[in-house]
Amino acid sequence: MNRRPKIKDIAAALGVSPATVSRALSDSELVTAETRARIRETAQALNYRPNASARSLRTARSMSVLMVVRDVGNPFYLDILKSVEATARAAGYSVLMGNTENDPEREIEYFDMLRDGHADGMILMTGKLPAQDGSRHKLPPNSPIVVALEMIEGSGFPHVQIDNVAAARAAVEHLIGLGHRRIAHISGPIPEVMSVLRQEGYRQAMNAAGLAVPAGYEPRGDYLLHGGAAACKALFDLREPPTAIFVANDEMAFGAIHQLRGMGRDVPGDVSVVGFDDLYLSEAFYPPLTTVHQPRIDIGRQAMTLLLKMLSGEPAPAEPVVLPATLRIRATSGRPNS
Amino acid sequence: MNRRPKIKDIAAALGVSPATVSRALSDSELVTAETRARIRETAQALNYRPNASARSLRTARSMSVLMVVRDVGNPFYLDILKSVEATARAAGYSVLMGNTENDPEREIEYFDMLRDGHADGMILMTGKLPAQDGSRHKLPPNSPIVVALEMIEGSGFPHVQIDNVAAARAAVEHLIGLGHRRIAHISGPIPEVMSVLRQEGYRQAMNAAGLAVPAGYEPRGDYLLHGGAAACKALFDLREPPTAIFVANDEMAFGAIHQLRGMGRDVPGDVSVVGFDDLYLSEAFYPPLTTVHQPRIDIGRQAMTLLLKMLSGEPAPAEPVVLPATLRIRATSGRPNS
DNA sequence: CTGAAAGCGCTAACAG
DNA sequence: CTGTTAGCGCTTTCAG
Repeated sequence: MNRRPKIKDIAAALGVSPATVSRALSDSELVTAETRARIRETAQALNYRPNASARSLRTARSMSVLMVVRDVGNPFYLDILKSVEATARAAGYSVLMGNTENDPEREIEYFDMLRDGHADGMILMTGKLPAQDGSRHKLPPNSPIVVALEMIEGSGFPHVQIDNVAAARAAVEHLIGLGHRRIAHISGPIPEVMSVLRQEGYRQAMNAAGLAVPAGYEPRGDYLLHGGAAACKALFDLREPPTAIFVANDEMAFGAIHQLRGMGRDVPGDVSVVGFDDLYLSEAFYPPLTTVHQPRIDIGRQAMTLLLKMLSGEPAPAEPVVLPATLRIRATSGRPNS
Repeated sequence: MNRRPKIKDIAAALGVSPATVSRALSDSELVTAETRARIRETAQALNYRPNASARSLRTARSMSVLMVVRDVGNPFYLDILKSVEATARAAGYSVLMGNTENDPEREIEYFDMLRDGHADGMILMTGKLPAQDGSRHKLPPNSPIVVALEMIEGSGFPHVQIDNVAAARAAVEHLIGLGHRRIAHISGPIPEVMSVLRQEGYRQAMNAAGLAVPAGYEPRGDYLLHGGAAACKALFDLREPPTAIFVANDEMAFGAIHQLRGMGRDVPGDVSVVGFDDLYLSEAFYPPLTTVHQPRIDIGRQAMTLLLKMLSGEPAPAEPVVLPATLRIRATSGRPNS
């Protein structure tokens, strides 16, 4: 015989029942330590592995979770993925990758994977729920979903996040503290919650310091390299360009610095730049980027830990888990030279 | 009733047999277009989704593939993951993430997921097979596994890769062409195949140009930022430091450039640096990094395409698929100044 | 402590 | 074209 062995084969080989084998393999106390050992041995000898689908069907759990992001290609998610995977693995779960690219179709597909038992739970980092058109695609009430990074207001799902407003405010306060008064903000795609929050932090800091936000000082970006460069260019086409820029993420900050260099402006000599995220390589960048550090490892771990709790029946916390984000002052921010 | 509807429910609601429903939902020609439509409708109305485990058990396919890497945290894999996911999705497959961190235990676990039907196939990018100790963990002969990026000689699995030797040689020839004669190489962890190949390319180019490789000119790195910096430092502790360095990957190249800057050496004024990989951000780096571009999107797509073919029963190609890697000359390489 | 039997939800022969 | 039947491999009552 050359097919994959099943429980029955082990049972037959030992003259016991399949039930006993099943119990022995899941370390049930109901089986003599001795028979358990014997069963283990032959299972090993036969190179046995329990069939995953059969087990899933029977137990109604897939032992997989789904991690859904807007763009798997974004390096921002790396550490989160890593810690989610590690935490999941430690609990016996596998991680399925979901990539929506803002496509509503796909968003629905990933939610469907939850309903059809492909995955037992989901960590959602896209900042949105699929359109709940009538009864279709309706999720069962207590779905094991954790929202991380982004937030979905009124969704009722537990959240793991940072305080974007406070972090942005701290970044701008740092620039103000250095003596800057003409501070611009390159934002994310504005209707999106996260972009709005970071902009809000910028405005709060400016307001609190009695500084004006001149027209054109809040160009909108797209969180991408090129968008940062373009927004930066727009700023320096203004009659009164800023002496400092708070950029809504590191990638755009890189683009902006690139652009400044191209225009012959020194960073931080002529213009200070502060980013947001503290990407891998932001420190190795030249000059090392001053930015807001997001505790990605923690975010991933906490989100997965929360999900695991929900999967084991614990109630989800009503309050969002808010992790500290801290400003990392490096070399792209300095005093204004005028 | 409030439980998830099953095929039986739809069948009952319409007074047809479960078999017909199953057929209709998989668009079988064996069902009248009309009944098919009716079935579709009620399925939708009932918000029906087929149970994934039941289907998997019956069809003996999980519709998932496993992508296994050494370190999910490495940005190098991003584009590959992205294109693997896209290609898989288009064919109806989901992607499970595997992260070994060079842990033999984990390597085995991921292989086991193949055997237990958790995944139907695997894209392996770790450069090694788990130890085949006797009969245990032995894979069935024609396992649907594609090796990408790295190579596992004699494994018999199809490969998707670049020509590391030729690419490295081209990088070094570029430096030679610029007039450099004292060219060093910061290698990867040397017993590993990929590191050896890139070193081999370096040596071939040096040899062909009649250039010596002085003692200490091939410090070993670890593919990490810090390792690149350390190796670079070692080079400049030599009596005759190089005027150019070919570094086995971009991350170490960043580290090396960082180190050079710290030692007050200009890149490329004093020292030229060429990397390998063309990471996301290598172009945005300052100065933009001259490096070997790896066609990651293609690698991912081709690997997944190959895997899909194997999964549908086509024979695997005996010859490795070799994709072109091209040198991207940017701003970290220039003529020597002496 | 162990065995017999049922059934998770689906698909695929096989008959009609 | 449709229905009946069996069974994928496992776990879990329920009896003993």
